[in-house]
Amino acid sequence: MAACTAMRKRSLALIDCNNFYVSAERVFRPDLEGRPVIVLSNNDGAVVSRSNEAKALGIKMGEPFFKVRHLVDAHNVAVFSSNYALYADMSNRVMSILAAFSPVQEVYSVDECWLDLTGFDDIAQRIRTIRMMVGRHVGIPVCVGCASTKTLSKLANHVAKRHPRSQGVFDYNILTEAQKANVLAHVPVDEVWGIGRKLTAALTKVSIRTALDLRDADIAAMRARHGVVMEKTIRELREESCIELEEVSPARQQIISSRSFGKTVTRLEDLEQAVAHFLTNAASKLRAQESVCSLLQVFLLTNRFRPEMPQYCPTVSVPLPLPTADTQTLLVWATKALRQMYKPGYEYKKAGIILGEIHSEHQAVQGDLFAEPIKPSPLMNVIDKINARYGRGSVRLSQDVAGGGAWAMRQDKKSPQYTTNWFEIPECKA
DNA sequence: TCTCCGATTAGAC
DNA sequence: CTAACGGTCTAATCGGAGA
Repeated sequence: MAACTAMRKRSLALIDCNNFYVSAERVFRPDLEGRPVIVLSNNDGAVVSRSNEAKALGIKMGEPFFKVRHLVDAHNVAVFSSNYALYADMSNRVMSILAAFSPVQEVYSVDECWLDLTGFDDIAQRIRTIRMMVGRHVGIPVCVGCASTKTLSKLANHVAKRHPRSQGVFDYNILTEAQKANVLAHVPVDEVWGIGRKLTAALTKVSIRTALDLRDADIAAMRARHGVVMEKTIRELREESCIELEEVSPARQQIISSRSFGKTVTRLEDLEQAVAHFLTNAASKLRAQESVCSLLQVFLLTNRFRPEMPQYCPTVSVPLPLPTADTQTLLVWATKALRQMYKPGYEYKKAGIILGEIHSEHQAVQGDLFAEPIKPSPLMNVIDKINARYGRGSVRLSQDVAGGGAWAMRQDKKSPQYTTNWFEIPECKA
């Protein structure tokens, strides 16, 4: 009970964009309505978003593109590379419209957010209006699920998506006990938030197949076997609130920047450029959250999908003498680490860096009460300001080569950045 | 035996 | 033509090292 605070019943609405990346592309390509559409991951490697028509063709989430190529060709599927600038901008538009419907909002991911609607007396109307307003002003279809806990509002959203009769909205709170049981009995346990592949397999073994089975399982036994997350999930299915809204996203404890290369890389020089690029991204994120880090890790990977090739996946950890967020300082260490682990003769497929032991720049160095707070470097300050004003990458360190050089990722099918770059709008091309 | 810490696992999107 | 399989993030848990 300590973990869970009993509260008066709340109304939490989970708003989730339907097939978000595909829907964002369709906003600018209305001709694709009704046609199967998919969006690919970095390097055009795997399918990460599918229209309903594409799902109906049997194209699965996360499948490598080359494995669905035959379906794409046979059914005239429209294919896009990921266009993150576009999706981020569309996401901001959706979130700011949603913010008008409640003073309490948690933006959970690029395509989902919670609104606390507790206390509003017109919930049924309100969630229909939310759906309509986002559709009208941004053109992205969303579904709304409402319930008293996060886990149940996720589930309610699933019901709203799945059942055409619901017209895209579903309020679990207004159901009778019998109706709730009926709804839960029709939701497979793997659709419950927090239940992934491994837990589904374990639960199936003990005949827990639906959300209702899970809700009514023995808490003590389930906690003993599967841990506290499982306990919270079960309690949340019972309408005991265990997972609170987080209106302000906590500072990252770790910042990773890494990427698979478009083609394998062997030269140290190219790896150095890639690492400089990753470090630039990561350090600017670190400064944006007003933090410094005391640990830097650099890693290299060969292609694990080619076991017949020689494999080499080294990592070097560098504990930093002073916490910092300065790109140049970090780059000196990263380059040193890279040279230390680099071996010629391997086909490297991926590299990356991790910034760890992150703390606020406003706090003195741990263990040294008299240390000065870490001042952000004036040069970094200027670079961040210019890049904020004129766009990411406007000013770069010389090591961070424009366009990505030898290791650039494949993105053959990217749509224009309609909303953030005039020069990519077809009518504005020179 | 206990505690700490890094590595691994599982999940989300 | 071939070969082709994503990127971050957190929390919990595991297992070895050292006290």
